[in-house]
Amino acid sequence: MDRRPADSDSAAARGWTPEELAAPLLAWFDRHGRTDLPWQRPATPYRVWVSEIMLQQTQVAVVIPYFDRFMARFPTLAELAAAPLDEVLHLWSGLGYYARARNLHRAARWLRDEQGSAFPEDLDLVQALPGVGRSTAGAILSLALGQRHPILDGNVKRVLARCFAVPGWPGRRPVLDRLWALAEAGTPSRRVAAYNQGIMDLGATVCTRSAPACDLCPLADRCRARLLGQPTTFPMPKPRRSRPGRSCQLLVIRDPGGRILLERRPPIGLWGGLWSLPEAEPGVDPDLWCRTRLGVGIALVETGATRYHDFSHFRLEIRPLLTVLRDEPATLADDDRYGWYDPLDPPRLGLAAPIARILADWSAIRDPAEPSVDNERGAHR
DNA sequence: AATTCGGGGTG
DNA sequence: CACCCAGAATT
Repeated sequence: MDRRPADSDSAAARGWTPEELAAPLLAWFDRHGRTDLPWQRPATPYRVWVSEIMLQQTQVAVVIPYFDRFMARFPTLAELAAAPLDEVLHLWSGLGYYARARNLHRAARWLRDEQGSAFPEDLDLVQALPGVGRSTAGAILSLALGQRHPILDGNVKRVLARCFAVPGWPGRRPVLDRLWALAEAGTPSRRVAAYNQGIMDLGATVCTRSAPACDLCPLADRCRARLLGQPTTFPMPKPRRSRPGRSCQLLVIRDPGGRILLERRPPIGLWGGLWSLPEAEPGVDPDLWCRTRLGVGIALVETGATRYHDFSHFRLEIRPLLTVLRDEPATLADDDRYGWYDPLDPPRLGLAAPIARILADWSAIRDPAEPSVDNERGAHR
């Protein structure tokens, strides 16, 4: 009666083998793939490297303006290596995962000192760079030099997990190993750059997390997740957990000139290497804390509106305290750790997003002795 | 093997 | 608001 051709049914039932993905993916890429991304013109190892680091856990649309500013300032590996870390972090401010910027800078200096600023072309050497794992190393060498290496970013994981109906959460080792095996088997020996870019583009534009456009997908007719009728149930999401809360007091300490005291955070950990405001544990008296830690006395002017900043694993409650120096002159010996932020001449350094917001809000008040009437400024954004 | 980074986009 | 995004380092 109304039966479809037998070979079509059996092909669908058989699904894809990994080796069969390349042909339809490459044909799709030639028509719909992205070829005008900033790091694709030209796709040198240095530029692809920087882009891949920026793109780790960060969406393409967010990265593009950061990448353009970064390349305008650091067009070559040598110029990146010669720059001070603070300036690299400055161009990274707002992008998050600041360890990426510190690793990038450290790797640039290592490449300058040990490799004459020549980017390595061996997978193991690239993967040995700080901040570069297996997927990023494969992406650099395949996209820039056409070497045959698989990649496994979030897009590729999603496409493969759906295509082959891989059960489980990719954060678990057996699941991840299976996805890597599929990625390896699917990577062709010819046109590797187009294949890797194509499977990422497919995941980004067609095989999306929610509401995938299966009717536009070149793999849809034999996609196991789709044949099961549940394309969005793959890959399995991360098991969720409740987020604990933390609290801190951030001190906005102003000198008579209206400058605000900054403190550099330790190089590792939260907001590592970025400049922040002096932080006192909740409940600690700010004046006593300053006398003990900084050797200066302060006077509280007013309490700012409580702010909240969400991280993936906890929520931070920030209580800003606007204070002024009680004594002068302020002799802060350790000027490597402390610095003054002049709102009229902002220094170029790395600031975490909530810190930048607080500085922007409180900088607007010119005279600390006469705070603005609306002391709730910036509380609602 | 499980946790830890961060800010923004999105439904 | 909750989840996710061109992952890697750390413990």
